[in-house]
Amino acid sequence: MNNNKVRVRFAPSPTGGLHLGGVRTVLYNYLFAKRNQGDFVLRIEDTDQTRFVEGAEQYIYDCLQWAGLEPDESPLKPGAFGPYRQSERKSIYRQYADQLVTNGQAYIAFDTPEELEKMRADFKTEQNPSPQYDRTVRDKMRNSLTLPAAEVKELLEKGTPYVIRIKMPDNERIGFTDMIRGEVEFNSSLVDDKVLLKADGMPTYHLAVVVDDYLMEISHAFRGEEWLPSSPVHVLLWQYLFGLDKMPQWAHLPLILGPNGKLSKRDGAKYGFPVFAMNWTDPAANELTEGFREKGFLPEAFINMLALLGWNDGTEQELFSKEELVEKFSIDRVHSGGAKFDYEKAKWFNHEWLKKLPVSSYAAAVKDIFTGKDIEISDDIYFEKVLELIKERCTLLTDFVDQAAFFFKAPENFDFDSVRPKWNDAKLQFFRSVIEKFAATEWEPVLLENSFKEWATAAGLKPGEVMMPFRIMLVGGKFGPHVFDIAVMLGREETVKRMELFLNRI
RNA sequence: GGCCCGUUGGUCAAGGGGUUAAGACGCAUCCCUUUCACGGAUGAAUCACGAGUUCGAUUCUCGUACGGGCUACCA
Repeated sequence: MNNNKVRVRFAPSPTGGLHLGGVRTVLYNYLFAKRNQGDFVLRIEDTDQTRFVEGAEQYIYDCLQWAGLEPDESPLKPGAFGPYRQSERKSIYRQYADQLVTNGQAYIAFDTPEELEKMRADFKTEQNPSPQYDRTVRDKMRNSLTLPAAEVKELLEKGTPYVIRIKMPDNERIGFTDMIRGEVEFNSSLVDDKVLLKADGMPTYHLAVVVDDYLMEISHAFRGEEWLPSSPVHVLLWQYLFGLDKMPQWAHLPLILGPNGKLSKRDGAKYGFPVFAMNWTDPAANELTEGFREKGFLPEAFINMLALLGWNDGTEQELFSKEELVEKFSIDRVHSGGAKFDYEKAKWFNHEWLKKLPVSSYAAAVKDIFTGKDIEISDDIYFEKVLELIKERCTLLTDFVDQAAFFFKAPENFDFDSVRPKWNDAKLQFFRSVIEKFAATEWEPVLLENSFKEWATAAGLKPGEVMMPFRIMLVGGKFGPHVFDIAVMLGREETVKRMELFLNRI
């Protein structure tokens, strides 16, 4: 067993989209692994057939690929520790469950779902609204602890469905050191006898995570804070099965909160921001949850934003590339408190990355968006020049459409309302003369601007009075880069064409 | 209800006995620009509360409150 190599794992269950908290867990796993020249292992938890969603596994993989967080080992790229789907490892888990039963650390329980329900109803009181299957009730149930050995044997031979439950010891202190929270301790009496192996022979998370982490030689495990309460079960399992000295180091990450408590996919629809990495359509409900990618986020910004939601390097730096994050990430600077997701700040990150990255790195993605809006891009060189010119005024990739559509087709509507109040014959004559003069003017922004202003002054107009109309002729509205830059980009012919179109319609 | 985790401006957060309590997002005002942005400047706004320890607590301790998680043959 290689005890020196860092191996971390992320284990999603293919039950739907991949939300912010999930991606951040992947990210921290990834950063920690790479920081320590280790492996990032992706395992799939597909043992719950009732919740498994077709296509979700591929979706998870696509999200990670988009975000640039591809695992070193996964069902799609197996390493030496496969298989990586729990359903394909089914036969492995049973022997460990049996071993626990043999050693008296777990037991067989025959209780039907109805009997469990009845138990919960019977024991329910105001003080204890949700009774657990624990040491106080297990000797009242139908299991190998209460039934005579002969009857247990008979039931098993008859093929009676059963589960294997861990037998939590009485009143023991069970603790471990969390990389983020320090010492965490629980009283074993307060933890219930969790099911380890289900009636269908599949393991629950509790058994699978311990067995897989051992067999896959995982050295460090990052997971959400919601796992903290069941950690004593896992510690015990490690103690019983493989020895505490082999147990990975754990870090329980804080949750990502929405505007009202924990972040849910409903928040996305409610507040108008994405919560999943990529678009996800629930096949059952046929319900679309929007993703960051489709909303127009760059993967660089997405990763950066997520990394800073619960971690910082202690300096004032906020913009980190993935490589810098790998270099600087440290688990001891991860917060223990939950962080509320702020969409405005997320957009700011995207804006910064849009400015920072060369347009060539995202031109293809923007081109797809244009194509989707029925604007054909034929000249890629021209397209990238346009993007370069307007990238500072865009926040999301989708903003490029509104900001740049006029570079590719003449405005359908002119903002006449902004021009007409001060429009007069002198201006009309001025622009007609400009069209003529343009024919003999060198087509370069500075010269164009100087000439234009001179002509205005000569015509008895203030340059400022005619700049706005000129802009609206070319753009259609009051926005965009410097108007002479636009004119040069459009070319002499197109510029004149748009001026004439405007003058004919005002 | 029980158990566990958490709490510095609206949000992300630095700071870990003495500070004018950083910085960023957002917001406001101004400058730049006769567009919109970018950029620059300025401003409003914070240590949940109560005890204790101390010459001195945002910082340490204990309570309280609040928020969150778990309490499934789900992960």
